[in-house]
Amino acid sequence: MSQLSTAALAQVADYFKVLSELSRLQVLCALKSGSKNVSEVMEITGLGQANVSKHLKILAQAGIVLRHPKGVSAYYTIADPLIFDLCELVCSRLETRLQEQSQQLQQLDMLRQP
Amino acid sequence: MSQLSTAALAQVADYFKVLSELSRLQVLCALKSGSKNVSEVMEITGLGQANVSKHLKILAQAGIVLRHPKGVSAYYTIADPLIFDLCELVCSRLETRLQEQSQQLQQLDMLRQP
DNA sequence: CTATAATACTACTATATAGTAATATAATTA
DNA sequence: TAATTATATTACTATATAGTAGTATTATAG
Repeated sequence: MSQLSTAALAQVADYFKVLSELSRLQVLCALKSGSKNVSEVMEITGLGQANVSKHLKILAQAGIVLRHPKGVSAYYTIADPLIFDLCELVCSRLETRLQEQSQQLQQLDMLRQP
Repeated sequence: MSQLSTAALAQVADYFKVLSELSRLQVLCALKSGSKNVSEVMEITGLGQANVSKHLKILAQAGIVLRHPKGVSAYYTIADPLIFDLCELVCSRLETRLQEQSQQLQQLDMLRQP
């Protein structure tokens, strides 16, 4: 990573920025089980129409989802399953950290009653 | 990922948010080769002192770096090498995407002179 | 062609935060 | 103790963007 140029690093940062919003992760979760149109994503996530459209556009521009119009509606599909690997990595890391913190609290507790 | 609760998903989003800033990735790059103090990170990255301190604090709170004071200065170390794996994954994905776009442009070019 | 339904876009507000200057804090040295 | 050095904190400005209401666009049905 240290050999990455500033420009490349900026692109990596931008990619993470796309994934750094709860609503967008919820949209991605909604798409995980398969292609969905905007209305379906709205139902699943509870987000507003304009908001879902905007987030899907951002995800499409980042190459994370693909848009394929069908009739009057627009279906979106996960184009980049990598994101789920990323999320799982982060998730397991967060779990590990919580366990460590929990153990530290236990050790502090032990010290109170020697 | 679809089975993740909203709360867990929010934590994942927060983790990505920490990594979604160019300056913070630069700070992490500076630390990749080993423990550094704030002044050293300032020199390597060219960022201001208050700014570096702030970013390091954010990284420490996220459990990505560790702080260990030594005398009058504070040294920081990568605590979570996972971030470099994440960055490499994203980076290779971005490269793949650029190649695809390049190929599409070439195909368009072919069509101009049949 | 008109009406309807689904999606996209525009303009706006509210909020979060990166960067910075000034200051505070803490450790070392004279 | 006073001066110095390194880091942290505070207060502020500027900028980016999430969410939303209203509107525009596009495709289908009648």
